[in-house]
Amino acid sequence: MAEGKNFYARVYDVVKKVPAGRVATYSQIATIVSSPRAARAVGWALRALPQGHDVPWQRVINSRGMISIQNLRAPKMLQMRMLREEGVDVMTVDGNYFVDLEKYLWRSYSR
DNA sequence: GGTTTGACCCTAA
DNA sequence: ATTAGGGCCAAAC
Repeated sequence: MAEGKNFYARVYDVVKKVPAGRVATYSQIATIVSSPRAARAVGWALRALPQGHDVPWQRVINSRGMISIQNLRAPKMLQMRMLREEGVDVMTVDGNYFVDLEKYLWRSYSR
C-alpha cells in the first residue's frame, strides 16, 4: 500500500480505509504507516489536510476514544455530529466527546 | 540545520 | 484515581 509516498499520503491512505461507522486511533494509524510512536506525526498529517480532501478524519481519535481536537476549522462538535451520522454512538461527558472503542474500533489486521 | 510546535501516548508521583 | 512531566516522530520557522 503506497509505501513510496510521503508520510502524509500514507496516513491519508490508511484513514480512507477506515469504514464508515468505525473509528481508529492515532497510534493505530501510526503503527500501520510507520512507527507505533508516531502518533503525533499522524496528528500533524491530519492537521494539514488539504482542501477538498476525501479523508474521513473524523474517524480518527485518541486511544481513550476521546476527541481532543482543538482545530478551529474542525470543531469537536462537527466531528461528533459526523460520527453520529455514520451510526457511531458518541457520548458527551463534561463538554468532551467519547466513543466506545471496544465497540467501534476498526480492526483490519488484528482480529 | 537547530529550535519549536502539534488533532498524542506512557509512566511516575 | 487524577495530575504532571517527559518522550516520540515529522514538518514548519
